[in-house]
Amino acid sequence: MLELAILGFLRDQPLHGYDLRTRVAALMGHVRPIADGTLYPAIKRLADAGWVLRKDEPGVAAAPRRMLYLTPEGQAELERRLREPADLDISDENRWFTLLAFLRHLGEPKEQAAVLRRRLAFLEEPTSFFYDGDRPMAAEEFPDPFRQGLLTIAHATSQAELAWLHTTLAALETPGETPPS
Amino acid sequence: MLELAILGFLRDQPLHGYDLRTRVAALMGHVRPIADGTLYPAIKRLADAGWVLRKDEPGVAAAPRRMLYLTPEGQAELERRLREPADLDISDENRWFTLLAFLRHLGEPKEQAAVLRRRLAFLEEPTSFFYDGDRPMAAEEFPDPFRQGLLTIAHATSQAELAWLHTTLAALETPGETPPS
DNA sequence: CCAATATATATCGAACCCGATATATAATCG
DNA sequence: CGATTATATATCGGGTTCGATATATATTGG
Repeated sequence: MLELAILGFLRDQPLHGYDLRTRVAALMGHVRPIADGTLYPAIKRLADAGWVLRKDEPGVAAAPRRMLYLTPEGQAELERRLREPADLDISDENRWFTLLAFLRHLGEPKEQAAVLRRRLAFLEEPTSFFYDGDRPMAAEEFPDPFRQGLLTIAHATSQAELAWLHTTLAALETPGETPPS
Repeated sequence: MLELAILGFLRDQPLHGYDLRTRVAALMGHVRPIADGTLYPAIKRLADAGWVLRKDEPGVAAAPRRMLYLTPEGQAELERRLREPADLDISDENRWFTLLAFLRHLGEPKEQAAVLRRRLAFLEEPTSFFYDGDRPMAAEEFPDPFRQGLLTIAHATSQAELAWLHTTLAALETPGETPPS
C-alpha cells in the first residue's frame, strides 16, 4: 500500500522523502499514519529494486535533500501493480483507496475498467458479519445497536460505492468516449 | 484488532481455535483474512498474559480441541480496550468496525457514548486527500474520475455513518431510556 | 478399503511496521 | 544571541504478520 503510494506520487513528479511524507500523510494519514521508520526503509527497498533513483541535492529550506526519481522500471512496476492488484488491494478499503488514487496512471480505459470490475464483484458478493451456527444473521436480529449500526453503515457505504462504480464503468466502457487522463 | 476480536468473541462463550477462526473470518475475513500463523500466536499471547485459559478436550468432529475461556482478567482487559481505544482504533475502518462489534460489552451507556463521540469527532474533522502545495483540492478539480470517485465515496460513507452516530448518541444519552444490552 | 476432505492445532523463517532515537541545517522569535 | 521550530534523513530493536509447512483424526465418497 505504502509502496504503491510512493511509486504513484513519484509518477507525477520527483519528490524528496519529506515531501513524500506529507503527501502520504494527506492521502491516508488521518486513517493510518505512516511512521518515518516505515517510510524510509520502504524508499530504500524501492531504490534497491531499481524502481526509484536517489540523487543528493542541497537543501532548499534546511538540511540536504535526497530527491527521488521514478525509473522506467519503476513506472512499469507501478503499472503492473495497478493492472494486477492482489485480492487484499481490492477488498481492504485503505488499500483500495490508495489504488484508486493512482489508477489514472494505468493508461488503458479497458484495463482501468477491469480493475473496477474486480471491486464491483467483491462488493456484490453477499457477506455476513455474524452467524448463528451456519445461518447468517440480519441487522434486525441484533438487540445490540452497535452491531446493527455496523451492518447499516456497511450497507450504506457499499451502496454509495456501487452507484459510483456503475456510472464510472458505463463511462469507461462507452466506445469512442475516452475520459480525460 | 485481532486480539480485541478474540477477547470479544470469547466474552460471549468459550470457543476453540478453529471455531474462533471461522468467526473472525466472518467478521473481517472478506476484507482482511487472518492466517493461522497470525491467529495461533495471538491466542498464545493472550494466554501468556493470563487473559485466556486453554483447556484440552477430546475432539468432537476430529482432532482434539483446546477450548479457550476468557478469564476475569481477560474480561477486564477487553473492557479496558473498549473504553480506551487507541487513536488508530478510532480512525481505521477495519479496527473501528471490530470495536463496534463488541462495544455492547462495555456495560455503561455513558462509556459507550464517549467512544462514539470520539469517532464522531474524527469524522467531523475536515480532511483533504490531496493538496496543491498547501491548498486542499476539491473533488471537482480532478479531471481524473478515480480521484473524484475516491472523494465522492469517502464523503457519502462518512455522511451515512454520521447520521447513524447522531441518532444512536441521542438514544444513548436520553436519561431513563437504557437501550438493551 | 483407500483417498480425499474437513476438522483441528501449531511452528518457523522472512519480511514488515512502529516507536524511539540520532543527526544536521535554516529560519524565526523573544 | 540562544532556544525553539520546521525542514530533512536515517537506523535500530522489538514485536507482528504472513505464507509455507507439519501433524493428527474423523467422516465421506468412490
